[in-house]
Amino acid sequence: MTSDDIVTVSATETSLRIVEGIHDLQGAGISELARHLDLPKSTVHNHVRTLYDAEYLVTNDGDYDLGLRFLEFGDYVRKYHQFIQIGSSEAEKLAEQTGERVNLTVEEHGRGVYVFKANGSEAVHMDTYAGKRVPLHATAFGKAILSQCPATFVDDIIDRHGLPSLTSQTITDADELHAQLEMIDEQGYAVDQEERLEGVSCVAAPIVVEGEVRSAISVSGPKSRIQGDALGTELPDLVTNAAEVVRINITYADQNTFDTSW
Amino acid sequence: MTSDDIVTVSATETSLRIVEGIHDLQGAGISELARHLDLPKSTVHNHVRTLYDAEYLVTNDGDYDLGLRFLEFGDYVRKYHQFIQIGSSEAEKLAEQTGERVNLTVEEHGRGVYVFKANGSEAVHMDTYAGKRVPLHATAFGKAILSQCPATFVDDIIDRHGLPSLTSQTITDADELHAQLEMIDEQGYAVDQEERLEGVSCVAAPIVVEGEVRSAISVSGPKSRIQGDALGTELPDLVTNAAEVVRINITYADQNTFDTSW
DNA sequence: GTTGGTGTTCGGTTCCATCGAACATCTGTT
DNA sequence: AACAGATGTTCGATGGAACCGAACACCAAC
Repeated sequence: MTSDDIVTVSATETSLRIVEGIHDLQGAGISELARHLDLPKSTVHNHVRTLYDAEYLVTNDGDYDLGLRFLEFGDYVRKYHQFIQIGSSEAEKLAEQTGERVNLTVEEHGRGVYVFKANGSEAVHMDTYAGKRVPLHATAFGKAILSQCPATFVDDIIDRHGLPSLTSQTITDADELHAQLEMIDEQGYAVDQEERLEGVSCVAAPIVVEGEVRSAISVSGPKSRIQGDALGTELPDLVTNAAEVVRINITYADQNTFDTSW
Repeated sequence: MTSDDIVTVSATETSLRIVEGIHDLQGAGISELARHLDLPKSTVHNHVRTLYDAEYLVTNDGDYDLGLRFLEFGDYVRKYHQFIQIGSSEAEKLAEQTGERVNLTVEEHGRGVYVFKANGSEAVHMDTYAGKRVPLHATAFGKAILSQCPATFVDDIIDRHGLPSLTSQTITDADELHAQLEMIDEQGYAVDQEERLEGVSCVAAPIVVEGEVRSAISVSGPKSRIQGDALGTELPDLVTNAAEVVRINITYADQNTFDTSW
């Protein structure tokens, strides 16, 4: 923590903390931010001024908030992941078929990130939004992704992030995780029964394409609906089929690199 | 330029330049970035390392690129502008009716920013994308927005950004601009005939709602189709009607503040 | 082996980010 | 009106760290 950040620019780190603070507080003033981040007002003021002058922030009657530059970069990143473009329509079909919430997800920095959601008619309200990061080992989609990774890769992630327990069902043992991953790899899909959130279960299938970011598609719903017969054949089939369709579409998509123009 | 940035954090400015550089180059390595930005390699390296450690960047076989954090913030900003949510369906209707390209746009930092696009069946390829910033005085939507602003506000913008000429048709005289804005305010819509791009003309109407960001909706197409009879009644009517619908929907939308959960 | 390209590490110097305190501004309260 | 308690802003001194060049390590290609 302290030994290896010798080469980092601490002023930048503070600026990033401020941006995140504004995001967390959904807009804030200087003093409010300073309190929230435990920084001197004047320091916050300097950073905010800098970010504002660079047009990364806007003011809304006194409060600062994130500006459209982030919209620009966000859309850029979305285009970067052609997986999102291609997978979204399939995700919506799957949401319609199952009636549940469907998510597209990817791995980044050893964590699971939600990037797209589609809600079926019965979909429950969830705490997931585009950009939300969660531990890979505690979700069906995370395990689905990990099942397609070399064991060393998995171990690296465990070293970096550990296996934090989120519910009583979370896998916290490395060996058990590896064993499950092997099973998941064989059967082609992963299940999460209240391993990240009490009362919520998921089924997910990996979408692995050469040269693409590791990703997955998952169905989430109340534990009462994701169990028994549904888990026997129905849901796994639907999810793995959807993943397969996306995988093929990505593989045979136009190979031209994404472009930013419309 | 040099006199008043005493209070800015220059390290942050370089970090932002690097982020923009990566965006411009659509991913880049350290040396490439250093050349592009005319900075020492080691400086770039430190900043990139910082941004990478903070998980704002990812690596793609050697090249650095923007990460999903920007997707998260981008979606946050999109939600912040409920105008986009509400206006998009109307924009798509308008695109269908006209067959042309329709844009939703807002003012930020004295410039016009595209935030949403919808393409009709005949829509021409354009250089506009979400986040693209252009001078307000050289576009129909910009003039539509300015027509609803106090004259002092317009003058402030002229002071800050000038009236740069983009084509031979661009308005470069402040008095002429003010005169046009008055006319636009009266008739309720603005026209741009090749003032920003050769061969492209636009019609736009402002969407002004108390307490909301200044915004507009516009139709763009080849000059050959945006002229004559179309400009007489058809297009202006369609555009102003669409703007009116959006305005009403925003005004009477649920007044609850936007929330980040789904 | 050599060349030219990467990314990385390493210190010295100097600049500037930091921080507390003082100042300014505004709101609402009594 | 004067005040109290917020806010945002400015200021200046100090020490830390951002910057930069140079040296290093690495890799690929000819």
